[in-house]
Amino acid sequence: MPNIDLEAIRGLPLFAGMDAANFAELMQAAYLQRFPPHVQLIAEGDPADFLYVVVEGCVEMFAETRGRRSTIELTQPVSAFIVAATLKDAPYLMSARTTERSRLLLIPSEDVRVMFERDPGFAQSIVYEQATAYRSLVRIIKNQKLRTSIERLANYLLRAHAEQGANGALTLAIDKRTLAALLGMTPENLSRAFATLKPYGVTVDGADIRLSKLTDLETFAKPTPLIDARDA
Amino acid sequence: MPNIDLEAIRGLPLFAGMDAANFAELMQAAYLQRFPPHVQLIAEGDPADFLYVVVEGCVEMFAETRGRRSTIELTQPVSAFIVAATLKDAPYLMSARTTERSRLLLIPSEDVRVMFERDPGFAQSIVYEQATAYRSLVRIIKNQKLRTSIERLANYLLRAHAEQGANGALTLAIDKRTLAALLGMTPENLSRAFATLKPYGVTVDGADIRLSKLTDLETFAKPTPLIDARDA
DNA sequence: ATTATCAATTGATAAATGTCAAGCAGGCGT
DNA sequence: ACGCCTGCTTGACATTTATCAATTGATAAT
Repeated sequence: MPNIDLEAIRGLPLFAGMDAANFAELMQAAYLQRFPPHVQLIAEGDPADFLYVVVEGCVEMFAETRGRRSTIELTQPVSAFIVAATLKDAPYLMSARTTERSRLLLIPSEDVRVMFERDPGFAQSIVYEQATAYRSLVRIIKNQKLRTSIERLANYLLRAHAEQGANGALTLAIDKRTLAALLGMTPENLSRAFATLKPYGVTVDGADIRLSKLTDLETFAKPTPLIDARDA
Repeated sequence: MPNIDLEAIRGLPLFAGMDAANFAELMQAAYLQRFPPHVQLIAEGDPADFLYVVVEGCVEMFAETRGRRSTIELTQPVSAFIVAATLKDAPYLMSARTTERSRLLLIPSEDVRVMFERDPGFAQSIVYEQATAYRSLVRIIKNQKLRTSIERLANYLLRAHAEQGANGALTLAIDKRTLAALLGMTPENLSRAFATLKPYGVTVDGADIRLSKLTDLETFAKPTPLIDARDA
């Protein structure tokens, strides 16, 4: 495994508190693998054989029932997913697929659990990771249940805008279909939502978005750290 | 603090792996307190001063923005809530209030964090607790996004029915207002949802519900362990 | 250059859910 | 018993969101 990736993985909060020797041992058991776009990695209900780390690319966590489909979150580098199922040795509750070409680290769940029992520092790191992940889900629920689809879009745009330098423009990192799924609406509705935001200075040109009336948009979106911030 | 309660708390997964002396010390710092119904315990945004354990009664976790209000989950005995905020020393993301007369254990967050650093067994127990809590939220999201309100009600009834002995009848433990909030709909809609389920053998008399066509209801509700089961 | 393909948009319509207002019934105190 | 609150229900209507169908526009393949 290239050293530069090892460094990035080592830098994850999840592994921060881990003993160096244990970390090396855990990485011995792991695979770094490339995947093309739109490959399903895991299916809900499957036993949790691996813990995954997104090193590069993007992974969509989603769920399905009765033909309906819902995106729950996107996992971007560098972070782990399905930690909970791995630790509990329980079936995955979500499916996962790549949205683009991605490189993933696969660590056998068994090794993670062994190390978790052996290394108290690792256990502590996992606690922080899990606490962060939990809070992120709370935010997702609040975003979904307390806001209309248009408000969700507006707040998403403001967040992306801030992350990309807050210079009045932003570029969507994912295609609009995926964005619609992430925001919990249909692609048709996303188009209409963009149109609805036009009076608030939102202009769309493909993946490029301009926000020309930022204060108006903020007045409309009413972002709040209790939903839109990211935990440290 | 009465011994019987201490035993129940000690039996919580959260404290299972903890050293006995450490547990005793942590309990020294804790308060056991009674609260009347409908008392707001914490407000979202507040600093996480205490970890709470519901010993008796019921606590509703909810969130508000712009006058809208949404119940996220109900916490019933004996379990802890807002573990994540406590551990991260971060503001609560949810508000909490009692729905009935309740007895709660309050443990100062600072003591929890100190103990978490000191006692690896406690840290491990917290991991399991957090993993379970995380998976519970995933289920809540799936329930909310993949099902209509009527389906949510049908599955709720089936779950309550199973928990109460599966004898063709069940009694709602919470008033219909709270139930509506929990299922993510208005009280008016809940009434209509009950009416819609009549053809599937659901008869309502106040808080008493009879399910006379269980297989029909199951066919309609299509419960799945990936949403409706509870983690061990 | 032409066609095939697919994402994105638009329009028309339907379904799900929320809102407002009124009415009903049971429990409670007087 | 009486009135009165409170929670629940019902009806009429508005809003939000989804669905279906058709069209556009860009990109890639022939």
